[in-house]
Amino acid sequence: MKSLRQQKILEIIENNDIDTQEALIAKLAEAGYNVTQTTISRDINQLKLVKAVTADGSYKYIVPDVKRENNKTVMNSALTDAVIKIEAAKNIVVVKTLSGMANAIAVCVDSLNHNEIVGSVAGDDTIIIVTKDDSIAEAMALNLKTAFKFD
Amino acid sequence: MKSLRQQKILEIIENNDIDTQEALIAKLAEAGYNVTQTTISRDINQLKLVKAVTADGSYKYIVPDVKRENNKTVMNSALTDAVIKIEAAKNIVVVKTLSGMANAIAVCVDSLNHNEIVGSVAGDDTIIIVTKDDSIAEAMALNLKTAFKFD
DNA sequence: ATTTTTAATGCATAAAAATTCAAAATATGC
DNA sequence: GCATATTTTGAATTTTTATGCATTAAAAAT
Repeated sequence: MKSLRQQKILEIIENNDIDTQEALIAKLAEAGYNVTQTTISRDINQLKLVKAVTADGSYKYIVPDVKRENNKTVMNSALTDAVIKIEAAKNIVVVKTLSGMANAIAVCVDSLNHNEIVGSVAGDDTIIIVTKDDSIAEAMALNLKTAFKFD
Repeated sequence: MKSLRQQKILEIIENNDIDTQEALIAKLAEAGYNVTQTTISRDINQLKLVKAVTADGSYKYIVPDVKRENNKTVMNSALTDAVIKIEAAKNIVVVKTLSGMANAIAVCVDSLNHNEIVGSVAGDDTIIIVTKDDSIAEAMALNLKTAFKFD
């Protein structure tokens, strides 16, 4: 049964570091699914799995969670779209946003740059971020521009 | 020169649909880099590129943009962490949030479920979402819970 | 400047994954 | 139920990718 097997495949690669289709065949066999590499190859194609390089240079199949990634992208847009202007002035960065969005964006800014921020205040549509000095503010403004403007 | 070549590889796979290392070799040759498949294979490993399955079932090398994905995750958390409670009551879904976050979350909810929402209002820490009927509200509450609670 | 060490590359080959072709299983219309 | 279309699968093969080993180039040490 294809769909049950593919379900199992997802489960297996979630819980194990599977680096080859051979390894997957073995795990599937343990679970009672006896299939060949051909089938696995097609399953992987249909499930749109990806063989990614891990931090230590080895390989591993992973599930790209499209639904979740999609949600993330949608929510992300809500935030990035709300940013109207980012400007540095002396050691201050001012962010202009759509009405009511300043608070949420301030939370993001804080977690993106927590180490360089002395303090910040969010009103309804404006955030004031205080940094240690002018060059830090300048850098942060640039940083935030790439984070928010270019999806 | 390794680093220049790898730079070029990134550029090439950004702008072209490269499905095999052979194809990449050809493009690199056009750009004046004459190397063998061995080298490409190692470059790909070092750059941590992945060969992903596209929507139409074909393959393609892609650059996993860790930095950007990371930003997205951080911003996403800002939103998901701000949601305190989601509850359906009749044909209404009520979302409780941290102070000042309701507006931003309402924008997300709207774009996640735009087709099923009759209307919504966001205060400081509460959102009221009106749907057509009780079962829709019930389903939406569930939907939002998975979208917001489980990162 | 010469030696020593380290890194980069290619060739040949092994390993892994995709594809072709044919058969078996399953579903669909009559 | 039977015939026909569709889907799923495997064996063999091809294609693609990774790796062991040798060589060369570059960098560091003496």
